[in-house]
Amino acid sequence: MFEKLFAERGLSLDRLRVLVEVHDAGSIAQAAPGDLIRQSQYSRQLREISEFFGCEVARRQGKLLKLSARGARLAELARAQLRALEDFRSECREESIDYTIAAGDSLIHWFVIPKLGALVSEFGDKARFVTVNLRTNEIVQQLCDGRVDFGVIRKDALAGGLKSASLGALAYAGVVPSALFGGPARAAKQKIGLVDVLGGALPLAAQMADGQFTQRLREVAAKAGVEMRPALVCQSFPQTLAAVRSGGFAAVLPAIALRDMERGSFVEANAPELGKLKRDLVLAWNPRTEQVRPNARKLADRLRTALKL
Amino acid sequence: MFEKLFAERGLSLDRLRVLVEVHDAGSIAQAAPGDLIRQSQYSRQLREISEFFGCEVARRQGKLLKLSARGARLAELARAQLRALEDFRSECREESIDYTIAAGDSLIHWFVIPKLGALVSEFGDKARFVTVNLRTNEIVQQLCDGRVDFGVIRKDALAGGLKSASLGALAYAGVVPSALFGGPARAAKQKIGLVDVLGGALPLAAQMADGQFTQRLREVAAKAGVEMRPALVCQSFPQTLAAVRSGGFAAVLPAIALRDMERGSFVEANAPELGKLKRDLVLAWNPRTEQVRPNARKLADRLRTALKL
DNA sequence: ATAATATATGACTGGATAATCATGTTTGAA
DNA sequence: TTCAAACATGATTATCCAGTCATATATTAT
Repeated sequence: MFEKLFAERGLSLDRLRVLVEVHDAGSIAQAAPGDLIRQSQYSRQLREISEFFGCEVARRQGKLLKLSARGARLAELARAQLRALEDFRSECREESIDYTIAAGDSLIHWFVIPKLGALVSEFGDKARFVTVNLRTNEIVQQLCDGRVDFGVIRKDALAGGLKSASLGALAYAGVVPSALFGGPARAAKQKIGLVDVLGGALPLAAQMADGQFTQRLREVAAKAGVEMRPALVCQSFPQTLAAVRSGGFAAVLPAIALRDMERGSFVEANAPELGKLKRDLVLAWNPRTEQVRPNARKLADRLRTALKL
Repeated sequence: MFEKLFAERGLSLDRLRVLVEVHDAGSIAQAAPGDLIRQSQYSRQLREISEFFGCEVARRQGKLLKLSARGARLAELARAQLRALEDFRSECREESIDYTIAAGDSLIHWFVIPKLGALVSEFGDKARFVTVNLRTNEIVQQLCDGRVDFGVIRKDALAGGLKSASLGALAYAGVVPSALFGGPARAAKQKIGLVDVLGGALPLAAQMADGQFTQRLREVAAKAGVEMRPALVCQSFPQTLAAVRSGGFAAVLPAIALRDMERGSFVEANAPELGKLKRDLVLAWNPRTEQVRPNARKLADRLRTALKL
């Protein structure tokens, strides 16, 4: 058995690993930045793999070496195999197995991490969780090729071939710090609307890293008859929250972020217009992960209930 | 990625291969019969694998070294991985991929091989078929651990975890050569029953390698009030058929075997009692095979229709 | 054209693993 | 107890593969 595979030399676990690394990085140079030695090694090993399999695993695209379709498929196969071996070893040594959960910054912050506590105790030493901040399209990409195990993404970003479970809708809220509004006393009495938050009367902090969100928020503002002119542009919602906490800025934040703020320190706007920003979230994973990694199916089950909004 | 896996030495594709070989053979000595050199090598490599994974992959059971439960699991994992790599290579080189179909001797003979012709043309150079004669319990075992891809077995022998598709029932028929009965003329006119075949008036050839079948046939004979006294004991139905063809023996054969005989050269008994011997057949395969081998799902689909009785 | 970046290759070294042989140990049976 | 079969291990060699460095080639931007 496997005579053909071993009759010829040219295959090794190291070389398969190199293929995976190059696939992830996108090219040799990115896989080993600044390291001429490893670059030459990678180049050679990819050629040796190509010779062994009898087909072009990679092709030059301009300056860069990109994996061919076949090469990418082999890389995914190799990744699954190496991961299965690594998992098996962890199991044998009773070490914990790392599962990777990818999501946008704010979801990781207010959504994933707070709810992971319960799971950690349930899986004990068997599983460990690694969170990674990625943009939606990167999450989908990395779920498909097996780099991450689970992702929390918008339902409309789901790609074919991924399994998913609905987690509910993510809502947004407009908030103004009590200090900025006239102190807790007034804040308790008076109601505010979206125009008070976005209208420009108060300094606004806005997360503008997510183009799609920013676009939608602008549309909502336009419909309300105001133009959004942020006094502070932030890279993420956690940063935006920090701005609000400082007392100096109003902002639109994910509703779940409000739990982090002291009651009475802010006023939430009565802004049904923000309903347009609502997005359905799903937990997504690659069905292959269930085949390759132990407990992945069970973990998916637990995650879908634990993360439900 | 995979730092843990490559930080330590001790893992190699060769060693995984050895694990698979030993798993299949059952022990080191059986894996390398008479070859002291390979035996010592296998022993060492199994130890190295154990060290790498940090758990006992094999344990001595009496004189022989048997894989532990973990070792067997790793062997199955390794087999699937090596096979996937081999298949990938075959695909790259546009070589055909071998699929193994296991069944009992007579099923291979009259059931699988005759119907495989149509499939061969459909899959062209992509797939090749390898048939293997095995006993039912071996088929189930080897389907489970991935040594064979497909099996044709009795429905009642199915093991958990295997997928299956019903192929219909295998019936048996009692036959007497015309020569033995009194020539074609008489054969055409007169009807015979089970007692004529089994009763002892005519020399009987009986397949007795399959204990379960023999037992049932004895019961049927007893119910008909006769005792079966074969004049010739055969190892398989194809052999039994040869006996009938010689003109010297009556026999009970699978109904499908009659196609191989010239019309008029024999008389088929009118023996509804043989209905008791009917057995439902299924095509069985391991769902993992669908994941690991390309086209396996499609092939299963084609096989289930092509093999249907 | 030229420089900068990325990849490819030749030549050599070092390290890991496989192959070999001799010999030692465990185990079941005579 | 003794023998034989099966496995284990120590020591050595051969092979393959990874690592290293120098240098060549390809590609893009200027």
